[in-house]
Amino acid sequence: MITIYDIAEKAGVSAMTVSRVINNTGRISEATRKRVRKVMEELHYIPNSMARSLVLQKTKILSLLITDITNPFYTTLARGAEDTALRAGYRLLFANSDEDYAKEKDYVDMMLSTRVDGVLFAPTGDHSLENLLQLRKHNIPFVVLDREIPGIDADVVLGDSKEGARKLVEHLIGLGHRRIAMINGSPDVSTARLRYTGYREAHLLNGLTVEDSLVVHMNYRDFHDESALDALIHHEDPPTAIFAANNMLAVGVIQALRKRGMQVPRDVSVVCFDDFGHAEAINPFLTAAAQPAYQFGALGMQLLIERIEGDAALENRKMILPSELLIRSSTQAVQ
Amino acid sequence: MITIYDIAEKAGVSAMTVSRVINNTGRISEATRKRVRKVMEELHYIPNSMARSLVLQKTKILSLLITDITNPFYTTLARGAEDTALRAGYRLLFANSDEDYAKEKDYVDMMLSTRVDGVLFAPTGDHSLENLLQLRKHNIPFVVLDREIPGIDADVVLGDSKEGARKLVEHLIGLGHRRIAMINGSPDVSTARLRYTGYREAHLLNGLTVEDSLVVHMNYRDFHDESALDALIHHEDPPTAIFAANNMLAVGVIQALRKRGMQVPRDVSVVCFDDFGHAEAINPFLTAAAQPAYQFGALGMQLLIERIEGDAALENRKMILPSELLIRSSTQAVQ
DNA sequence: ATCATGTGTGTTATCGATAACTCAAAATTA
DNA sequence: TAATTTTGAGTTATCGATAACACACATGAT
Repeated sequence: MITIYDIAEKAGVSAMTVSRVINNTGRISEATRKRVRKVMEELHYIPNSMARSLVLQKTKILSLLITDITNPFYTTLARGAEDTALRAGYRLLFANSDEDYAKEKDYVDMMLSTRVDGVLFAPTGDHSLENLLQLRKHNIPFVVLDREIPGIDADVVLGDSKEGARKLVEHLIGLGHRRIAMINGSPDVSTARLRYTGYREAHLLNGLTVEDSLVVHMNYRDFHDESALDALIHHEDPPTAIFAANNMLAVGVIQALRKRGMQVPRDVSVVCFDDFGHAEAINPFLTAAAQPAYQFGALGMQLLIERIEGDAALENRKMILPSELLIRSSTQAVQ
Repeated sequence: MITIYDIAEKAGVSAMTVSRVINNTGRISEATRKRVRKVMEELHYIPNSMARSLVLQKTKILSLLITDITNPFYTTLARGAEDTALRAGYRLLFANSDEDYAKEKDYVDMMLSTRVDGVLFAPTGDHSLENLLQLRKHNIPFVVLDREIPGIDADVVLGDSKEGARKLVEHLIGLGHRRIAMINGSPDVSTARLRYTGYREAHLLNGLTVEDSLVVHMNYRDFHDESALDALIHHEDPPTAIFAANNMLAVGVIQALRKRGMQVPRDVSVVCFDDFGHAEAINPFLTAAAQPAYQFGALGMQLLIERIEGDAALENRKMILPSELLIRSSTQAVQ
């Protein structure tokens, strides 16, 4: 491996001079600068960022932790974060927790051991608090994404879950639905709580009562407990519509319904949070509250970089991004 | 930041002893081992992987370079690669080239400067040769993914593009289509060439002639040149079906068709390579040759790790994974 | 002519960890 | 009991880069 010492020797200067040429610091005569540059090219020198990080005490690496890399919401978000980080001269280390606290913890350990300069952190849930405190203990700046964590003061970028949920449920109510089930994420996740609140408000504002037997909780990542669906279907007064708290749950619900011979929207209408990107573009189907995923990433990354490079004593900021109601064909009026 | 020296001092031993405890090397008495462990926990010690990498000359970081992070094929592939890498004790650095050679080059420079132990490399096209040679020059092992690069000898994991294309086109022919257009990727990409070969073979095997005015090339990432579609539509003898060389192109084509008031499959049948994951599961639409994306990543990663840890003189391996024809509703018989 | 200032470069110590070597004390063997 | 081996450490050099300081020489001011 070529080091600055190899360059230095061949150019007949000291290693420090080479370092100065690389970093454009100190005073160097034009003649030696040129000579050093030439040798660097000849030997195809690439700086060793490990060595540099060790002495500079910063890595120029940021980390993006998301909870599901196969969810288009998060990959679009990742694009936003990536574009912003690269433009600002940082490298981006992706991490994917799969909604799994243990995996999240492992990734946090990696980040600590890699000494990343900052983390854009989409937590798996409230219990992520511990991982965030771990980052804070080691003085690693972070911005929380998508889900709010009680007990932590930090910059945070959120979607308007309550409002989005309210709009979705009011759309269903407007179509004549009166019995609307909700397949929610875990109550350990702030968005799940707020989406439930929105669901509830939509009912109350329209003179309907919320029936808790129609509300089911599960992991945001997949609809694994089909017995919950059976309970809804065989309810004495079954729902005519289902509000899935995110896109992955909608996928699971619709598949499970189909397995039971029920069609959407003929037998049940379905709405959900988050869009499906390209796929919905070609064959629009799911009525959804689409969040501005790219902006989530771009804005969060911008806040993070400001936090790292700017005044550390910056006040904490809380951004709430609106979602857009996209009415498509997974909903229809009650017959 | 807590270092082994802090631990050493507090435990009343030398730094070397701490290092030995951390790595389970050398001889340490049970008593001191326990004492050191205890201090490590008290101080919340996290090893500095930069320092370690510097002396060990390896980072335990692998890199996965994909060409489009918003394409479900690649994210599913990423999951396979991630699972395999983590299980083997490596960290994974994602990189996303956006089908852009310049971005790919930037990422390769990052990998070199990060001194990753190996790269799982989905190239943007034949010109990626230069970036691969750059890796090779610096002795970084890699496995090529999805697209073959003429001029480079390496482990490679590919899909069966020719066969998949043949099956798709024969499906169309079976439905009575005789004028089948192809929206292909760039001829600079091996899969595009092979998919064209498959398209051609399907024609020849069925007594049809290939008409080159029906074949259009563009970037795999998006269907940006809509004039090409206009030329097809206004062709004196227009196609009744379109074969899009990947899922992203299918998205673009179908959207552009809709803008022009044409419906799929009523006015034109559409088939493509690669699936859309979850989205297609809820609302099956695109007839596609689905590739085993997860396996691409898992298998590629396995080859890479074998290459890194095993016998360096291993012979190069070439794996070809079959695709599965999924007949859905974007195709119908000619009226 | 003398002193201060500026310019270009080199020397040494350091970041945090580990490899290679050393060595005293304890345990074993002859 | 003396010689040898084993055990459980410590010392020093090193990975590749940069910060802080040092310093020779040229230039300009007085």
